[in-house]
Amino acid sequence: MNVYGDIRTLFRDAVGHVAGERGVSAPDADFSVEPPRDARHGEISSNAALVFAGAFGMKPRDLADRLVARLEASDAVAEISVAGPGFVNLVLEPGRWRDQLRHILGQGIGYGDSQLGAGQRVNVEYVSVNPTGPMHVGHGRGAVVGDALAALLAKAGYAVTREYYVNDAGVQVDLLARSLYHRYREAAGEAPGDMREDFYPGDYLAGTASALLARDGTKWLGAAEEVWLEPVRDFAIEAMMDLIRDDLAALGVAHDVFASERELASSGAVERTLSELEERGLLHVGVLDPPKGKADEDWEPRPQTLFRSTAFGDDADRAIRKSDGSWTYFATDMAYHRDKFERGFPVLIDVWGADHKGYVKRMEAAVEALSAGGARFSVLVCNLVNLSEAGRPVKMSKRAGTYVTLREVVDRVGKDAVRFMMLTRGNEAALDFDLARAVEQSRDNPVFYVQYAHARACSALRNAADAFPGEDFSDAALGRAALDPLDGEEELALIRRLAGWPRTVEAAAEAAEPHRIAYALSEIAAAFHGLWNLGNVDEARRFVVAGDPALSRARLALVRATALVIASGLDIMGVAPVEEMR
RNA sequence: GCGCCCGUAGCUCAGUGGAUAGAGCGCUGGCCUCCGAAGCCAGAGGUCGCAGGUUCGAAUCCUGCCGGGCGCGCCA
Repeated sequence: MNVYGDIRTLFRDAVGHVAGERGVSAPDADFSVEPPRDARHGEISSNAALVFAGAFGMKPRDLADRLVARLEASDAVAEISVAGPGFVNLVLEPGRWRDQLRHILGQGIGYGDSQLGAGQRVNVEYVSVNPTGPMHVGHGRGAVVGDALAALLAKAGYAVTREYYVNDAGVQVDLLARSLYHRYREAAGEAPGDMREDFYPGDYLAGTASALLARDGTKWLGAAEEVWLEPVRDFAIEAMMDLIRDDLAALGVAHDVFASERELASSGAVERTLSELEERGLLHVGVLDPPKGKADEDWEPRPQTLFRSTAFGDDADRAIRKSDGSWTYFATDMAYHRDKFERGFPVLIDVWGADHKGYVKRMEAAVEALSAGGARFSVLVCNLVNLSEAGRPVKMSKRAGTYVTLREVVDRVGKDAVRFMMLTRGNEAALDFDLARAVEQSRDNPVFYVQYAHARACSALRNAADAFPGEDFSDAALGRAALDPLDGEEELALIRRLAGWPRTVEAAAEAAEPHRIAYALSEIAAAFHGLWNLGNVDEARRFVVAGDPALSRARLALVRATALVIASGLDIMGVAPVEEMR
């Protein structure tokens, strides 16, 4: 039960009917059924006649006239006309819109759930931060975008798995282990001197070092690196993953699967992947061109084994083995993506930070090759987050100690504000995040503005309980209310917005753009605040009208439906709907 | 040099091929003798970077320029 979906069905039937008359089959083309920008063009407009006229050998306006002839018989349609080059514009019976409120009240938060995905399995991989330290704010954006996208796709009917790829192999974690060992010696009372330039300098390792000392005592002191490297590394990785999982928990992010690079590598998956590519002639030995546009005094041509990613649209072939014989990150990542595909995910989505943008093409090429075109793979690249405080940029420097971690920001403004702010831009756009703005209680702050609308709605319902003791204002009771009193243009405008919620969810899911949910909620909140304010000007237009329970009930049905849609959207965003502002 | 992203109101930005391009901020002017103003309403403000092309129709798709950001051998 979805107004736009129902009208679309009417159009499809009408198009099919005309096609039958003309002895042609209607092409499976997409056409619009949507609110026009300009309200003078009615409540719903369709370009169906413009889309199908060509295939039917008709003029668009003639086809539009035929569609109108079919559609005007429907009970739902109050007015219908042809306009411009062949748009069909219509106005529905107000009751058709109002009935949508009953549907919303019946569905609750589940309103807007869709079967678009038809249960197809989707793997969303996000965060995947190296286990070498706490998360920073940029990581937080990827975490929120990935988490909201996963929730959005789930609402749209996909079977979503949320996955984290743990880079627990390779030189980074060896470096982490050596950094920790340095701290460990310090903790044990030795004076190891300054840290090496490439070590991880953060203080967080001091606590981990103490924990290591508490567990193992001084047994690693004076030992050769071959002896301590592995146990210290394992300890470090575990500690860092605990740290990261804590950061994620504070943000309200939880993954279903933590995939280990080390386990993958030791399973032989990399070798299997590469030998498959070898058999298919997709590996070759070659010499890459030197990198352009940057200082390259160290560059020397070297023949190496390359993956033929240019055959799948990449700009250059890519190395798969380092000079020391170990795999490149790309090689293990190919194996990992093949593994995801083989675990039964035809749709793979990765959420990456801006610093990995240059790797998109080669990964697309790799998945294309490894799935034989069977996987739908896409990468959402999250642009930078510019932190500021009341308009002043917060300079971040690890050296100067002004580095701001994600955890600090979450503790400062709360997870809801962080999550909402992170979704106020498309993922590809750079995002300005002002710490003061995020907690400001004003129209400027979208988090507040949407939360406030929900709280106001809850407040009206509380007021109703006071004004009409003993009356039943449950969702079920409101769903049975006579809704005819909802006849103001502002009321109907809000109802139309609520009726558009399922469309919004589907469109956002198809585009993989969770930020659209934030925008939609802001618009719904604005319509609601406007309606609320009419009650300031004219008491007769308040939601709760003393002495008129029937009118109040009808209006509260709209109020409650609005709150449910906002809550439904906030649920996708992972933001709690508050019942009162404190 | 190549690749990706961005270019829309003074500022920050929405806008999956539709009709006269929107919102917030800022500016101007209005709405409560609080108990529904943490808000609302109205107004001014645009060559959608430029030039071609495709289309019945382009901010949206294609090509070429201009400007800005990010990235570019074995790092992850």
